[in-house]
Amino acid sequence: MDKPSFRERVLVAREQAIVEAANRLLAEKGFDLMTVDEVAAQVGIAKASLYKHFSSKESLAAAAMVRLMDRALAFVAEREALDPAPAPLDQLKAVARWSMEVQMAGEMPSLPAQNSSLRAELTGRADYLDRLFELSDRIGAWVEAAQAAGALNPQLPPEVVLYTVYARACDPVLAVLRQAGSASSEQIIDWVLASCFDGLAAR
Amino acid sequence: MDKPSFRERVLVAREQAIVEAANRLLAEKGFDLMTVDEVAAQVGIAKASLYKHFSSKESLAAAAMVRLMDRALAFVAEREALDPAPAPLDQLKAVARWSMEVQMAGEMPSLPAQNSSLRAELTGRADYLDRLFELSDRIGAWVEAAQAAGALNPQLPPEVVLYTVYARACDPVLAVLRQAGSASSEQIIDWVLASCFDGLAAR
DNA sequence: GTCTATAGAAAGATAGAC
DNA sequence: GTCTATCTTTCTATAGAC
Repeated sequence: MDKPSFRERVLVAREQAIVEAANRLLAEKGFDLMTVDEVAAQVGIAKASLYKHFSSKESLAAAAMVRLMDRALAFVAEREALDPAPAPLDQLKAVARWSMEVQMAGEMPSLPAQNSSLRAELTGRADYLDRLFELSDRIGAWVEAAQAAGALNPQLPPEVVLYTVYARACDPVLAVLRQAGSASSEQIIDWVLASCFDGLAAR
Repeated sequence: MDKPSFRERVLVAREQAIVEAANRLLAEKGFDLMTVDEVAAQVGIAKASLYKHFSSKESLAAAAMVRLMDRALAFVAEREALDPAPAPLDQLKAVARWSMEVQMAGEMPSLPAQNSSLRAELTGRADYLDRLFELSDRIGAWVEAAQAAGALNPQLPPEVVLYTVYARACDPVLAVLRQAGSASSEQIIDWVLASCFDGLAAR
């Protein structure tokens, strides 16, 4: 590992700025409505310069997803390092809460599941898939542990629990409640978290 | 009310065919990726002819939403007419199940919440808003009744319950589980319904 | 690598004949 | 009202100078 030169560090910093701008715009407008012009404008460079760093709009979105996975993996690692270790069910609640906080902060990129060119890019990128699989492994371990401890609804298979936790990241209820305007972001997240883990029905 | 002429009935039937095609394509690809050309092609008419019926892509999507609201109101009316009347909580479960069935059947139009021209069209159309408010009133009445009966999680305000039920219509967990391929649509819906009302945590 | 300028393609919307 | 043909705009992507 050579020490990176000044030039290289500037380059990396610029790429980070591009990805962060893309991430914000993906959260705000979604993939289809985000334009590469806007991203370049936010970074303060020309569109042609952006295309020297990322070969397509899809690869730019994929880079934003890789960054999101890295943030998620870092959060999970933090939680795994806690001593004493929290109960697995609490770990699941924590990661669900974290993803909702990211969404509420306007930092959760929203990609249409239907867009095939985007799907092709994501499923063809090992850096993204590796992170996604590792994240699923780690959260999946919490699911199994919680199930073994009898803390999870025994009706539900592990994948259902995993995907339901993932889905909090794009839960539209957050935005609707915020637009209604009668509660704080924290209160809204508490409500959605309670409905997710405790259910709508009385206990 | 004059009896509609043959010509008029043909016209109405054609508009229905257009809206149904748009509805399917909205479900399949979403608003941004659906093209007016495709809709026209599916109906078997020229794009210019479609624009004689609907003044814009947005108004076409709005017509699909009005149709969806009518279907939902019809379902709710059916459930209200049952004798003996089901428990309010079961009514809520029934409408959540219905909306998931519509999604699984590929008939749930998916509109991006972020698109402002589309939002402007929807919030400017009394025919859509009237139906949405009426639907919310009726389902809201079930929520209140269920709450009064002590059947709902007392932590949650009524709007949270209402929006959480609505959100099942676009729950991405359904599509992910179906793509995983290991369960029937009916089984998947049962799981998601259980996680929604009973929660992920054990009782 | 960054810029300006532009090519190329897609899609919403319309003109005008019938 | 329906068609073919076209306009217009928007956006992705690239060419070519520096």
